[in-house]
Amino acid sequence: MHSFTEENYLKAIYKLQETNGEVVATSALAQVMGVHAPSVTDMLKRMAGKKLVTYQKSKGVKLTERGRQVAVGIIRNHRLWEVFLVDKLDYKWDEVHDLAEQLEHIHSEDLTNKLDKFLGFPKADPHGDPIPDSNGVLPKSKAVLLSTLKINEQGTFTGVTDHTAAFLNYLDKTGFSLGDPIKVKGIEEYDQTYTLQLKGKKEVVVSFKVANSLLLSY
Amino acid sequence: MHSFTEENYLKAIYKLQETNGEVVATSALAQVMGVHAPSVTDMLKRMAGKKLVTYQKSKGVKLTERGRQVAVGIIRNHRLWEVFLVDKLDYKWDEVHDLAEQLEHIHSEDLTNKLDKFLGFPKADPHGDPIPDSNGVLPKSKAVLLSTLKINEQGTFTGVTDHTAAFLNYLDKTGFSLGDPIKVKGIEEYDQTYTLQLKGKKEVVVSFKVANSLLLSY
DNA sequence: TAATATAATTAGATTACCCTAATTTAATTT
DNA sequence: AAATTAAATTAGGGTAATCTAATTATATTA
Repeated sequence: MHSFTEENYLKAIYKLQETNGEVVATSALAQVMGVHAPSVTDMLKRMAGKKLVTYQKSKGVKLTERGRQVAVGIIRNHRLWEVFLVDKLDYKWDEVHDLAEQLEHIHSEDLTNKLDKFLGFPKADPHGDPIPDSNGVLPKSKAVLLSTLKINEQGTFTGVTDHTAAFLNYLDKTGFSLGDPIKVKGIEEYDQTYTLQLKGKKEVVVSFKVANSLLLSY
Repeated sequence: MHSFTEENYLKAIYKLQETNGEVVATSALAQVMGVHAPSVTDMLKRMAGKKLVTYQKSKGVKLTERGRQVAVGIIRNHRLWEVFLVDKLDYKWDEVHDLAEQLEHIHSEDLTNKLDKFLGFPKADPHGDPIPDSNGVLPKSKAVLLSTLKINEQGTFTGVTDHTAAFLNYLDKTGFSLGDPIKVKGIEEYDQTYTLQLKGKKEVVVSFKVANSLLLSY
């Protein structure tokens, strides 16, 4: 089995590859892992030895297929446990991240699959992030940032790109709820604030920062 | 927080104190932890430094009150997760131990308490072992070994002292089920085999080894 | 009680993961 | 292209948890 640390590196590399392109830099990894660069160099050598990543001196890292499988497996665990915490234990969506960070490292495919079944094979976690299936296939999301919509366009609120408790709290407070319809009623040229119509005709004004962190589907 | 290793030492010391008396020997601990004696000596020094145990060179270990609290907390986690696995995920009682060994180390009192509530505040795990409450109080069991009963005495099967999958499987196969009544119909002088009447009048013959691993309550 | 056997400790190493300081490699600017 | 800046690596160390081999302390038995 792999250590928790290795698994966390794999997850971090996976996410950086998703958002920042194929090859991941030592410094970027150091930042998200909260360690210093030499620790990363060190770790990458060990992980390359185990064929979890391909690593070339000063040229960054990529996951191998095996590394990707492990990473996706952990993401699957993470998101399923988040669903468990929210659906079964009544946690709120802004409270579950740290607990899921622990639970994701429980090693048992069988447990993961039984949990999946118990939860009714959910497609997404409480933040709208898709849950990989047991073969490590993660459905490509067709959701789009609210900030790309034009006036009078609309969609269903299906996810966020900012997972901080602060942001999620703001959404709760302001009346955003996953699955609800959202319509763009106005965009202010000057400062790019968006006027949105939420479910029940409620209108709210949000900053570009917010509009750029909301995912809508059709 | 404490490391998993520390927590496992604490649990082991706690259990050895329960069964073998107040003071625990290095060698006993080495055996149950599956490590060699010098590793134990080493670890005990570190743990004594953290005030989790009191340790005197060549005189064995005892838990401090703090150490006991941590140990009981882990046992609480372990047993609650076992209930979860059996009641909610349909695991069998002989399959849950290793998974619970992982889950017990999830650090969150809040999670433990929410899980407890979700499970309906169970009093015992799937093997009949009592679950400590949130204050670390573990109810003293009044159960008694079947091997201490005389002919025609009876009780309710409420626990086991052997938790191996092999034994639990044997019980399943033979028709023992937690909560059922058991009556002693005969005891063979020669080899100490017990003839038992199970629920539904079914009679079975078991060895002393088995009779000595079953707990009954009245 | 002296001799022996068992248990526990010390000494010295190893591995995983992390650090700081110094150096090298790569990228950017002049 | 040379000089400067930024990124990455090497060198050398530290801690937690383990090991083996050697030594000391305790317990048992003659």
